[in-house]
Amino acid sequence: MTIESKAFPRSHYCGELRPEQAGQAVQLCGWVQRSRNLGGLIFVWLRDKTGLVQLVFDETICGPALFALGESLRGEYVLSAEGDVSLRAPEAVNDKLPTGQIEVFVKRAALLNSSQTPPIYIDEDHPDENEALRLKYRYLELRKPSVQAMLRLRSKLTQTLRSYMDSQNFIEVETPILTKSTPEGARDYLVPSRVHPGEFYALPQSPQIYKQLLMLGGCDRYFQLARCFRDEDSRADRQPEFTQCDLEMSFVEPRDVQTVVEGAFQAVFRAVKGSEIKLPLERITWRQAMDDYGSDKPDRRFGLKLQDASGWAKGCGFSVFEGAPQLRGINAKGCAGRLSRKEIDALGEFAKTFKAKGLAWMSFGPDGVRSPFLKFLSDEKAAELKALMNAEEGDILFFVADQESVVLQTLGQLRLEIGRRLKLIDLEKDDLFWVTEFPLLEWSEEDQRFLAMHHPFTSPMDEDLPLVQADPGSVRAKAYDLVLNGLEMGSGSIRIHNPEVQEEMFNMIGLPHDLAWERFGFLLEAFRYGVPPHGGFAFGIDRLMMALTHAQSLRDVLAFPKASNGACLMMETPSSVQEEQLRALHIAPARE
RNA sequence: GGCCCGGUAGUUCAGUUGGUUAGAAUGCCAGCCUGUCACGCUGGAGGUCGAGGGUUCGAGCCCCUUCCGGGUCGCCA
Repeated sequence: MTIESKAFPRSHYCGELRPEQAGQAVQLCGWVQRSRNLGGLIFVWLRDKTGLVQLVFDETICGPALFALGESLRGEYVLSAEGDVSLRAPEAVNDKLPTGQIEVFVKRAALLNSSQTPPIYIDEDHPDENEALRLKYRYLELRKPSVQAMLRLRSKLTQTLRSYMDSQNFIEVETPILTKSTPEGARDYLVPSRVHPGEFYALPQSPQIYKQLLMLGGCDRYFQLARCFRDEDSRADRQPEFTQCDLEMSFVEPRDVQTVVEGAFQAVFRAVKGSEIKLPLERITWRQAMDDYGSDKPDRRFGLKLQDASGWAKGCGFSVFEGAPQLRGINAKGCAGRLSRKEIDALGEFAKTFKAKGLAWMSFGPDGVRSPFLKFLSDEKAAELKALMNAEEGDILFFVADQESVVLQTLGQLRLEIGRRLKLIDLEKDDLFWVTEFPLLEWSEEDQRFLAMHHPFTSPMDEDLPLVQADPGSVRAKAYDLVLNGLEMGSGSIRIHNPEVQEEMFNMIGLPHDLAWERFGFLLEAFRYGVPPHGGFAFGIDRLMMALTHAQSLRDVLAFPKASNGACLMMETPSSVQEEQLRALHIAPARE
C-alpha cells in the first residue's frame, strides 16, 4: 500500500514466475511493456531480461495512492513492485505467456523512472522494423527477451570454448591491438602515432604473426577470443570488427589441429544446442568441392551437383560451347515445371553478375525438349548430352561455358540461388565438414602474379614440394577450412618453419627479398632461432552464432552492430575531431 | 567503385494519369470502463512527403543531383 522511490531487492525475475510461487510475496524489477486500464482494475505487463509477467493493480487491495501510480504507468517506465503471486482463474489463463497461469497483485511499488515513447516496438511482434532505427536505438532493442537470449547464448558459447580449450591444455594469451600494418590482404584500420610523426599503428586483421611468435616463444598451445578488424565493405555476414577463436599449436600436422577444432565444435553444439556431432568430421578436398559444388564452402544440404561437359562440347556444333575452355552444367532434377520462363531469364541475369556471358538451359517437359541452343545440335549430340547429364522428363539443365574460374563460380552461385528459390535446402540439418588441400597460390589477373591463397606463411604439402619450381599453380597447401551449412566457419594451416621454403614462397608471390625483410624482417629473424613446426586455425564466433541461431544477418548476433557502411548509427562514429587533435597527431585536416 | 531495392505522422504502411484541405492502422494525449491479455468505447493532437534543384498553371507522384538505410558484385591473405 506504499509508494517508494528506491528499488526493492529483487526476489524473482519476471519471466520465471510459475504456479509454484503462488501464495508467495515477490519483489520484481523491470520495464512496463504495456498497461490495460479497465477503470477500477489495471493490468500491467512488467518485463525484464527473462520475459513478461502480469501485475494487477486492484484499488481494493493496493489502495488509492498506489492505484493512481498504476494509472500513470506508460511504456518503458521503470518499476520495482512487490506483491502476492496468485493463480489465475482457469478462464483467465493466458497460454501465450510462459507466466500466463499466474499474476501478481501489487501491494508496494516504486516508480524508478519514466520514459519517452520509444521509437521502436520493444516486443517480439515487430521483427522487421526499419534497420536504421533499430541500429540507432540498439540499446532499446537489447531489452527484448529474444535479444537477451541471444546474448546469453553468445556468452555460453564463449564460456564453453574457454573451458574446452583449457581442458585441452591451451592457454589464452592476449595479443596487441596496436600492431603493424601488413601488406597483402584486407585493408587495415590505421591509428596515427602522436609520438612518432607520420607513422601509424594498424589494428589487427588477425593475431596471425603474434601467434606464430608465441609458438617460437615456447607456448606450445595458444588460443584467444580475438577481436579482429578489416576496413572492407560490409555484407550480411561481414562486419568491420568481429571476433575469432584463434588458436595455434606446435609440433603438429593438419590432423592434430583439426582434431582440436572438431572437439571445440562438438563441445559448443552440445552446450548451446544440445545436439551431437559425430567425430571425426568428413573431409573433402578443395578440388572435389570445386568440381562438385563450384564453391570452396559448399552447402551440401541439397543436391544439384555440377557436372563437366567439356569433353562433349568438342565438336558439338554450337560455337559458344565449342569456343570456351570449359563447359559445365547443373541438372536441376524435377525443377523444369517449377521454374517459369521469366524465372529462367532472371537466373540468366543472376548468372551475368558473376561475369558469365550467359546461361544456357535445356528443359525436358511433358511437351518435349525446349532449349534456345537445341537448333545448333544434331539429334545425336542432343541425346548424348541428355545421357551425360542424366536428364529425364521434368529436369532442367543449366550450362555455363567460359574459363574455369567463371564457370565454377557462376554455377556454384546459381546452384545456391536455385536451392533458395525452390526451397531445396534442408534447414533442420547441420552439415559440418573439412575442406582440405587448398591450392597454395592463386593467379591474380590484376597483378599478373601469384598471390598466397591463405597467407604467405602457409606450408606447401610435402609431396608437392618438387612442383614448386615447375608448376607453382598446382602446388597444394597444408591448409584447411571448416564449413558449416555452406558458411565458411574458419580456416587454418600448417606454417612454414623452414627458412629456405619461406624464401621460395616469397619468390613465388613475387615479393623481393629486401621487401620481404622490410615487412616481415622481425619474423624472419625470429625464425632463425629455432622455430618449431607449428600450425593453427581461427574461426569466427559471429558466424558460428549466426549458424546456431539461424540469424539472417551478423547484426543479429552482435550487441552493438555497425551499419553496412561501417558507421555506428547509435554513437555516430566515425566522427570528426578537433583540429587540435589532428595537429597533435601530425595530420592535416581533410580538404573539401 | 558498379548494380538493385527502399526513404510519406512517433512507428508500420497506402497514396490512382501530375489536380480540392496527404490518408489508414497502431502509438500518443484526454474522458469513460473491475478480468484485460492486440482490452473496449468516445473525442483530440500529430506531416520540411530524406535534402536541393528542374519541368509544369499545379509535384508525394515526372527529370537531375545529393544524403541516408538495406542487399549485392568488386573487395574480403
